[in-house]
Amino acid sequence: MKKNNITIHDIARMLGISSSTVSRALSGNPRISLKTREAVANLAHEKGYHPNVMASSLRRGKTKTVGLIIPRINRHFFSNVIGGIEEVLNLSGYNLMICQSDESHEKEIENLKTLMNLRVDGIFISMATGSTNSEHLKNCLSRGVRLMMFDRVDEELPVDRIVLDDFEGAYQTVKHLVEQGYRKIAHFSGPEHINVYRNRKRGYLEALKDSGLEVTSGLILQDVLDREKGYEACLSLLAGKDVPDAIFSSSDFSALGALLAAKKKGVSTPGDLGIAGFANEPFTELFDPPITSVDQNSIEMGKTLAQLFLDKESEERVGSEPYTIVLKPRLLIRKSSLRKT
Amino acid sequence: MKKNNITIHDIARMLGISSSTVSRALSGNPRISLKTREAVANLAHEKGYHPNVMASSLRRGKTKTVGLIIPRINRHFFSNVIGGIEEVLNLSGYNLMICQSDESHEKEIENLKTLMNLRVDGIFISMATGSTNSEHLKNCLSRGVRLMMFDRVDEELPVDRIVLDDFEGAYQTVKHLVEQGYRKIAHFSGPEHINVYRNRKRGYLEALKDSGLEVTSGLILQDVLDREKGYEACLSLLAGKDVPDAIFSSSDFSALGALLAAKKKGVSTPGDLGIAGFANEPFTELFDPPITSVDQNSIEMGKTLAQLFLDKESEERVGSEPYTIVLKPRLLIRKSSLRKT
DNA sequence: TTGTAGGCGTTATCAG
DNA sequence: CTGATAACGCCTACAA
Repeated sequence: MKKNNITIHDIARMLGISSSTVSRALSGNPRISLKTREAVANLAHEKGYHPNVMASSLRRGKTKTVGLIIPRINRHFFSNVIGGIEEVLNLSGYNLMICQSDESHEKEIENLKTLMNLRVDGIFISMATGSTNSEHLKNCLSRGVRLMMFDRVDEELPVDRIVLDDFEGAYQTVKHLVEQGYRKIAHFSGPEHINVYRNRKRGYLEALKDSGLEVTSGLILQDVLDREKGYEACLSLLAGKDVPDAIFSSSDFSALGALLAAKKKGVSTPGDLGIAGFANEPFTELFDPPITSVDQNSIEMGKTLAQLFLDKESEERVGSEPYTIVLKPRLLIRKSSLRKT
Repeated sequence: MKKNNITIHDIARMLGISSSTVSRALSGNPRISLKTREAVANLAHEKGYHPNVMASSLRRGKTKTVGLIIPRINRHFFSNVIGGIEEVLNLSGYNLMICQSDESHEKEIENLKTLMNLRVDGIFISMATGSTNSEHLKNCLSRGVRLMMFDRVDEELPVDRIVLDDFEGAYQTVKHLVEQGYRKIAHFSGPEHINVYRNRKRGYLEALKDSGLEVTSGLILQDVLDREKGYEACLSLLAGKDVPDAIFSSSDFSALGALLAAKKKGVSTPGDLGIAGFANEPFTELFDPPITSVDQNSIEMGKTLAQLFLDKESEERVGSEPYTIVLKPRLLIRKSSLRKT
């Protein structure tokens, strides 16, 4: 940005009025005569006036910007959340500053610092897998930052939370597998310290229990979240002594890996091995067979997050109780888990 | 963000020195005694001092922020570009403000306005399909904004540009199809006003010509960029009078649609219908058969963009000639186009 | 090596 | 209805 940026003082000078009048006119203050307001608006438009957001933020102590920290933007879930947030936020003139933690604790701390320096009005975060503690978040809170968490949250922190009912999503999925006649259902899980994986596993266990099925520890595999791991895990399951007849994965990526591994081994899906994933990544419905998955209501999550932020922001309800909003998942049954017809 | 933000004045008062000394100490100015510098650094750390970026930007006329306007963040290509940009930019302490135009001209204008108000130091943009003219960009330029374009660029504007050699990518792909024995090659294209689609089509035409093949206008379909359109287009081609034996698509999504349509119709790929796409979306290598595609060197593009920006920024080479950097594509030959063995 | 003073562009307060 | 003035937090001549 070069120099010649026009300011309210320039406009004031040209119009022979004071800069405070210009400022008021620009903000639509009704105490300024219509004539003046129009004159200012016209000249501002003509000269291409762009208000200096920094000056205004500095003066008002509000940036009208919200920071977002997520592991990765190229996950279907997160890019949808972003869409939802922006849809609501932009209507109120807020901007969104997106930061990727890349699943790293250090980057997450870095992002947090950046956003604090920027003096954003609020920070939305979904934690990195690398973050096994929340010291950095507590730090923020003690500074009075308006922090809100979603999806991967710390369930202890006194902050607003928007989460999916992961337990329910998992429970329904496993129940569905059981209904389809699967009896030895394996589970791919993620790090124990992350609520979503913990809850999905709980749902899995509960569904097995309610179905009168035994839990086989060898069928529960930790940290199987990407395609490669899913592929390997499936191969080893198929070669092991406890061969499952279905897999419920906490991740669509590892579910896909499993599907590919099964195909490779000539194990048919859904006939010999039922498969279900989680997150409703776009590719799940395109494969042959299409993969059963759980939709996370991502756009809605983004909207809810932003709306709650705006509500609290306008109400000045500073010390109000933190909310926890739980959204419902939606099981999408596709061919990969349909054995009966 | 509540209030109690500590400032350099607070630190100055506590230490019994002046705020300018604190400012200098914080910026590592060697003219401040080591003792003072350490004292300041310690207290700042202890009290959790966070510099107010807006105040400093306002004062210096630099925000250390770059704006990015892209059609969609959830495209493999764009999220990789973002990764590349951030990798380079963050090292130099710059932030990236990401805006999605959603392929809409109006949103693009809106984004531009936002970024100008924010006084970002530079704007990187890849144009929306909805933008059929560049008036808004000229506007920016006349204001002295450092604008840089990539991928979908306006080839007339006097700005730095990083592009892929789309012509070459298309040419190689079609040549490859010809080598595989395909003779009636159809093409899915995008809007004519977008350079990348224009150039890909040129590459397609040139390759046909150089191979002594005729151009059949009925085999060139416009605006076939998403899965649905690709599906429909393929069906109509297969049902038409000029049935192609291969399709070169400007988009992986429509290539996928074509593959699914062919499968549906019992037309085998690559046997009866060779298929190649463009962009190397992750799903292309996962399908059965894996889809031949062209890698766009996206991370490199992001890095190059950011590096060029930084270079020019540091050299203060304000009026220097605009660069156009052309990156090489990489043809990834997969089963969908391999007929010979 | 450190302090003083002024200003970046806005807005809020207080006067008129 | 409008103007003067101060302040937001920081940086940087210029002085000492």
